[in-house]
Amino acid sequence: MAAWNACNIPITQKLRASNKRMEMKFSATVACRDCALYQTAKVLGLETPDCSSLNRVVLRDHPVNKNEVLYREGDSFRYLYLVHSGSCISSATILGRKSQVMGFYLPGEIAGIENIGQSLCNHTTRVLEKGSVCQLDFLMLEETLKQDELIRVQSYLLGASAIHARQLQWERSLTGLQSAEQRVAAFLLNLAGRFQSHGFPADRFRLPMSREAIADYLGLAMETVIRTLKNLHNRKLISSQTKNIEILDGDALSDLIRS
Amino acid sequence: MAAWNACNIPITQKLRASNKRMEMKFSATVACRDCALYQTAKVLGLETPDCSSLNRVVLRDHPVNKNEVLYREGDSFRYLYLVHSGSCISSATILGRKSQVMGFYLPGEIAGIENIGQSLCNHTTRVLEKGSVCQLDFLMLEETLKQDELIRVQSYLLGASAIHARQLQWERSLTGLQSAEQRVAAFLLNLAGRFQSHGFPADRFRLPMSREAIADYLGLAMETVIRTLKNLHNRKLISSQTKNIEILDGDALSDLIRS
DNA sequence: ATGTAAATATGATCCAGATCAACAGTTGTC
DNA sequence: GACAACTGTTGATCTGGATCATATTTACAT
Repeated sequence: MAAWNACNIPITQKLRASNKRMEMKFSATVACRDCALYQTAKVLGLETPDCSSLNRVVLRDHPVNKNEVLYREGDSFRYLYLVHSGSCISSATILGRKSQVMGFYLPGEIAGIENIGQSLCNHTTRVLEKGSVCQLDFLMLEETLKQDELIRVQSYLLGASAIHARQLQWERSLTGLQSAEQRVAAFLLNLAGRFQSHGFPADRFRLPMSREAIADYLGLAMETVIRTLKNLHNRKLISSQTKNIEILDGDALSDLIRS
Repeated sequence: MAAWNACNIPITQKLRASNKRMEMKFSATVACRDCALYQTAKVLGLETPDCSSLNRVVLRDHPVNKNEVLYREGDSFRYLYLVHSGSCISSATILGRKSQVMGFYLPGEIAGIENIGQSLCNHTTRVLEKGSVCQLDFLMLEETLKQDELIRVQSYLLGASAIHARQLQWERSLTGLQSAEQRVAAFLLNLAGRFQSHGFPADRFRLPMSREAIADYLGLAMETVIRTLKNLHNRKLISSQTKNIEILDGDALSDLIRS
């Protein structure tokens, strides 16, 4: 199963703190063993010695560039994308308005999962930071499968879409948070948890998305996001250097949300 | 299939308009042929001549009283409830905060569907207006089914949870609506659409939930909801008499959301 | 009917956050 | 390496909606 080996490409990045330069490495590549698509493949029973089933339905480690569109609203649904490195943003035009950011896919997460059970894509998903994805041909998968495998696959997908529903429900609960500070804090903690669940440090990560995208996602103005981050930084709850975030006092952040 | 017959219990209700009394009837009972659980039963292949499979897993037309709890957060997931008449409210304690209203179930909709794919209930659902529900034993259903029926059932549930996910996604997009007016307008139009899709008039319905619940649901203060409804009423976009809503200019409401 | 509790409504005040504007810093390109 | 274009940052102003206080209406039980 060589194609599933880890391919850790650390993202090196220079940032200026006060006057002196310092180098920080925020690894943002998921080891294949930890990735959700690997779990998917395992559950689907595709982890056979010869990988023949898998070869037919998976396009592995496909490089993607910034702003590349994985799928567009209205496309017929066919592929799932395991984000191997880099990250994606998904948006939709809901309620007849301008496109709104609906969510982000971090390394280790499956883009396209929100389309399961539907014939058309209802989101547009594009690459935020260049990286690589594994593409799984969902339609061909279903055709390839033997009858007795189908039950297992569908059971699994029920679970997978439940995971997505849980995140959706979390996002839905943002509506109930009235203050900008609470929303930003919840956002950071959610990201931290997702990074952690894919094997990355929870307290130190790079924001893949722009301030504008965060603002749209949280239903705030970009300036408010910036000021809130700065405020949390000044109060030493986080350290925020443009896209680099360090969570200094996670408990305090949690308390913010609760109050 | 006698138990699936319609049982229309019109909710008669007095309301005072200006100085004179007038009687209005807002029927809020779904005809069984139109109800989602009937569709469910049909798709699940339970519509056999003798109904034996169905009898084993469905408790029909069970009366429920106001404030009765159908299921509670943390309960193990077992039943789906088709709301036959009356309505339900579901809430959850997310992000460690006080309970927040997550949604409503109108006649014809399936309470508990958000638990599909999970072992525990993550919402608490209680009856808003007394009525009756059909209770489907989800666990027993799975045990009862023959192997070859299981595929069809799971395919169906994939679709059913996708419907729920679509509503969740709609709710999630409320976060992007900045003004109270837009949120209230979106809420009313969403309700109207759901009533219509279950065979009720879209432009005239009774709000099953309190102003407080609406406010919580939309992330607004109760006073704001009241004032916004009154404002829309004054501008003749709706007619709002406590719980009785009439949509006078749906297009204008849609425009509000878009702007 | 009638009393009581709950739900709904309205008024007054105040502040968080939107908006507008100007500027700095960063990234990518030729 | 210099320019252009995007992204992020800061300041000043103003308003929508939260909050608190209080009144009125409706729902329900007796």
